[in-house]
Amino acid sequence: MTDAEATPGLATLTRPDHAAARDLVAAGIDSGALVTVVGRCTVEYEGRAASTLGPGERHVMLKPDGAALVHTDEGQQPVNWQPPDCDHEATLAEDRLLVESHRETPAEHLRVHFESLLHVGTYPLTDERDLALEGTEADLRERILNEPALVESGFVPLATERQTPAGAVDLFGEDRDERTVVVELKRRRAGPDAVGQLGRYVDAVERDLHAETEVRGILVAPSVTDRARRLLAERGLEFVALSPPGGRER
Amino acid sequence: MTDAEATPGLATLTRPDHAAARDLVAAGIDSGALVTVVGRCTVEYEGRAASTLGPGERHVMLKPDGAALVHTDEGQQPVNWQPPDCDHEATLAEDRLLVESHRETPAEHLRVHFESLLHVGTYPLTDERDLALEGTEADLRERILNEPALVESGFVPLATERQTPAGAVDLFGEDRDERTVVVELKRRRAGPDAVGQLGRYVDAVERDLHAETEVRGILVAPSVTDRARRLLAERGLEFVALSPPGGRER
DNA sequence: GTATAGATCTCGTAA
DNA sequence: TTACGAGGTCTATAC
Repeated sequence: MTDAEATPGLATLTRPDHAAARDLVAAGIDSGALVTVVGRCTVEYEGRAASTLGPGERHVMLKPDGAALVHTDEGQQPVNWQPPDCDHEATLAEDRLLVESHRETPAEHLRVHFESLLHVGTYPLTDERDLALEGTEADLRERILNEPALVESGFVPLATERQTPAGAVDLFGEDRDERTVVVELKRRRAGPDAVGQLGRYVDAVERDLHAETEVRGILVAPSVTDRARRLLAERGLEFVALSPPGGRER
Repeated sequence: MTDAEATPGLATLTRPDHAAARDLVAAGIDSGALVTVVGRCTVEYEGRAASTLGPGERHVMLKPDGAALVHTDEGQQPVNWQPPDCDHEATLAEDRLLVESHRETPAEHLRVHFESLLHVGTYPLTDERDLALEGTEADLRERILNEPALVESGFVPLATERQTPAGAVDLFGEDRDERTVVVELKRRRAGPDAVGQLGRYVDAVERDLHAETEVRGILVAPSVTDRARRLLAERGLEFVALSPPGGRER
């Protein structure tokens, strides 16, 4: 262990033997540290799907909340993983480090067999986790509530997340002629799925109110794809171009 | 550097000073290594959206393909990140390590300001990345192509990924009475979106063939939600329960 | 490059 | 627990 006194729980081993690695990984898991293992390994997964991964050098991260990540040198996404709330375990199998992570409901199991080890580390991390994010769909909704005319002159918002038999409507209101308006919000360019959502909500509200007057449906997004625009036209739905504040997306 | 001769490019520093950390991170980026920095930091992001993250201890990974990940002690997903093909940079700002990652199209910038450092590592990784995965939607499709009666007796598949004005149909064929059948596949329990997809494809095929006879639409999935089942009924669409091979999902 | 949909999606929230 | 939809989704594939 390096500098253990300066930061209790912080420990690293470079090119350790498998037994020493097993001991450190197990200690790190027990102590609630974030544990990393870098080395040549194979990976097996079985659960919602099943996979095998042949030998290669990878970076394995075990989080104290039970998440596990296997990263190769490429890609933003891990090549294999386990979600939070799994149980991690480090053992020796045929004198080699074996890292496993398991959960029930659904039953899922991840096994990482190490052939050789470049590095093992245990890092006791504390974090307040107070990410402040802007440019979301919620920000777009606030923008409209502050200035409803951005949708159209005379638009009056009456409710957000209004429940219908088809789900919650992002924004529900009336136009200047008191016609019911259902608004679906997207923080980025909208495709066919967004039109499908809006259509379901409009149908559900029409049925719910068994309205005499037509219910209008408006998709609010920075832009729409051609196919989405065609689908909107087919269903008599409308589009208003509007971006959330904060981002650079247009 | 530890054991540099045994594995060229492998280097680690525990509780380094910021200048030494900057040099090692920069060298790791230049050499095409996977670089990790663990320490107390703040994070700023601006691009498709914008975010700030106050001080906390995190694990930062810089991949040689240009991806960057900032992980806290919780969650499967990184709290901040950059996708592959970004340019990484390590500098000193007011004598503290500053790690940045940037790309154009869309313009996105990530800044990690370190207050203190627990560990820095550079790991030269090679990987063939030959993940063999089963239990996917493609496997479900193969299962049906091998035994079309799993959909229904007399079903004849004619094409996969058949193009329509509404997009590609997962599976296209005929029933025993030579009626056109459009099949939408889902590897797991299907919800309202899946019904919307199937409906769009059925509409598009009906229009495309301006068929005299009705076009049937069948959703094939392990199960459906109640709301999806209702939507299927409303649109005269059908459901067949079938799971992909390989997984444990039911 | 854009568009479309899959994913062991993950994640939060509401019923 | 399940369902539903957002996400800086990411990723692969077709256009």
